[in-house]
Amino acid sequence: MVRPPATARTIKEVAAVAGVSKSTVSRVLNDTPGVSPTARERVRSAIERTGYQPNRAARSLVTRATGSIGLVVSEPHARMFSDPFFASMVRGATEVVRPLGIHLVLMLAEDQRARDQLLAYLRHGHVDGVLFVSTHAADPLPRILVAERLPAVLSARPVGRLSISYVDVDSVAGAGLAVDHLVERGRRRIATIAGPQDMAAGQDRLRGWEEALAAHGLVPGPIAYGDFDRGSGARAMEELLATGEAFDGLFVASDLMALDALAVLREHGLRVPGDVAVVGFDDSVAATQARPPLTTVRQPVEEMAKALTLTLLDRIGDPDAPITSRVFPPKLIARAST
Amino acid sequence: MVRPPATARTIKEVAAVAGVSKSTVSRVLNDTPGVSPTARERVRSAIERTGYQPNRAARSLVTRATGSIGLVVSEPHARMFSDPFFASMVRGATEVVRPLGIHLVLMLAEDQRARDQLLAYLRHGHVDGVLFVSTHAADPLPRILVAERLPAVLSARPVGRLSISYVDVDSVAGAGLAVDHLVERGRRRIATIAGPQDMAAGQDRLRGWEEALAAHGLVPGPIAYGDFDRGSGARAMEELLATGEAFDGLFVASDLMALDALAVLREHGLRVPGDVAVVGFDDSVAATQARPPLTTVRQPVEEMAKALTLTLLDRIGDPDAPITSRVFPPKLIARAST
DNA sequence: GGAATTGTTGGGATCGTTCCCAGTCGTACC
DNA sequence: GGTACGACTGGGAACGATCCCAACAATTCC
Repeated sequence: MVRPPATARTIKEVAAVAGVSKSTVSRVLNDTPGVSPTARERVRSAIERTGYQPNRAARSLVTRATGSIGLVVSEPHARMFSDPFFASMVRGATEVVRPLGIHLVLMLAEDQRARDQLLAYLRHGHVDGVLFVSTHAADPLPRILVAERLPAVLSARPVGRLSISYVDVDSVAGAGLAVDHLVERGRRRIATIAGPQDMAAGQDRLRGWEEALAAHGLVPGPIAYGDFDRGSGARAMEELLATGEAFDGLFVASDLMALDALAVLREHGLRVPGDVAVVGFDDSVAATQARPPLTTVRQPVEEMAKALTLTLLDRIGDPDAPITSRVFPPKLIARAST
Repeated sequence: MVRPPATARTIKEVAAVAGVSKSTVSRVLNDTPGVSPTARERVRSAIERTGYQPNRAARSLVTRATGSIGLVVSEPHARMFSDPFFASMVRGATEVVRPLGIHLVLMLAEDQRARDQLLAYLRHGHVDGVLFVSTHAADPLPRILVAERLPAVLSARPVGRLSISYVDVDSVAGAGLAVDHLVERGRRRIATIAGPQDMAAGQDRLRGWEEALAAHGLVPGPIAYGDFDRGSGARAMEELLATGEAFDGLFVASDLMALDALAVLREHGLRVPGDVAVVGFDDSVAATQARPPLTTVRQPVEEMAKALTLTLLDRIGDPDAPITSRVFPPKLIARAST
């Protein structure tokens, strides 16, 4: 029996401690069948005692895999960071990846230059796959990654035909929750500020609103459109008020636009929720900080992130794994604006 | 002359194309002296033409460096993400690291379990160094990293005696800017909501307020204390009003507390900036979304992040590099609250 | 003119894994 | 009792870089 060194740095040292060959240790490490239970146990114990951890670089060199996955944030000005969506995304992904010893490498693609560099980088196999996080459904990067045959998954439904796995929240159902809630609160004339209609989320949230109203036997209130972002909600709100149509409930397709709407309503001397009850979408930080705090629709982002990461790992393990999409149910968070 | 392959995957292929040995190619890659200008040029051209990129794993294996640095976010609940501070930090670090081909690996240490796993991970040399981002000056992790002799740098002045390089913003000067601005706006009775006095930033911002008032020959207004976080500002604001002392200017040591203060002022029927002009600190997203938008003190975070990253790279290159600290000047961002 | 020096170059060992291949041992079968 | 087969094991060749060392050529010096 060899005296165990304080820490074993190589597979050879572990082998010596366990009294087997390095091949056997390697087999145990990789869960390869064909190792006797005795040997397996001896190796396990040796690894345990020496605190051995395999050398990533050496392993990488022969397996041609890096043990890293890229977290690509493709968003101008990294607006994304100020969204709890991103924080939860990272937390969910980390949770999955940490016990496997896989690295989560942060990659920004804020402008064209960065995007080109990033692409060259990805092409050179620096990561085994890519978690793509973006709110812009029209982003060209996912399509390129698919064409490059780099395993990639998306954090939202892609626009157009694209064979890539993704997770998303059920926006139609989310808008439905918002309408149901407003109706429960006694509102009957319900308006909406919709998102851009060239994005899946924009379309779905409008459709969900329409369908839910129909289900309740209610006539749709006035509609105005924004672009999901701060600023566009104010214009849309002014438009709604300018129609002259009365309404006592309002579903806004994003929290940021809802914040604008709240401000405009106040400027016009309308009380929230007294005169108009308002529901947003996203459950962003801004929602809690709004005055009054905003009732909104939350996505189970952390759970979605875990699912997304597992999907990517599957795909890395088997590049011909079938394309999957998982759509998660949203949840209504009631606050003081309704 | 060998026909150049579309892409060279190994140093040997590049060598063949350039008509030299792999040793010479390696020398060119690593900027080692002792290569004739002719050979150097031939190699450069071969690399260019073949689009060769060295294999990280192979290089890592022999140099014993990973080419990755960890971005450790040690913050419960990743509150950090919702701060533009973090976004700018990442952008600055990325900017430095990308052209060098170094990976930025994201690591969360939200709870004790994660912290333990992270530590084990770092100990095993998975990264060459650590960029430590946290708002909690009392975080125990930096001290541990220093003890482990892992190159690390901090994004804020550490509390207590700790031989670690850091960058920080000049909080004393920042508070001074806030006071100067209030005085310019004609305010003479200036109160403050200070941060926790067991944190460097809390102490400095209070001191800056005091010193600036003295410089203007003004008597300090009332003081109340919060913990920088949301919620604590409301209590502090109530305290200030309860003193009965009149004031027409208010410096709050963080934007989040300032938001609370604005709400409480409004509840008491006080107009901002009419009755009280308010200045925050941090220039967080919340500042722009406040009503009225908050005048605040901004840190040059991106520049700080670049400096911090360069410091870390220095330290990785030479573990005995001297400990440095750089303190950056803040900037006042005037909005509607003053 | 020979030795020493300098500048440049190439060959080969090495890093720590994985994985292929050959070998050993025990058991079952004819 | 010999052969075949299965389960298990160990040795050694990769993987693609770095870097040490020896070889070589051209120059300088005595």
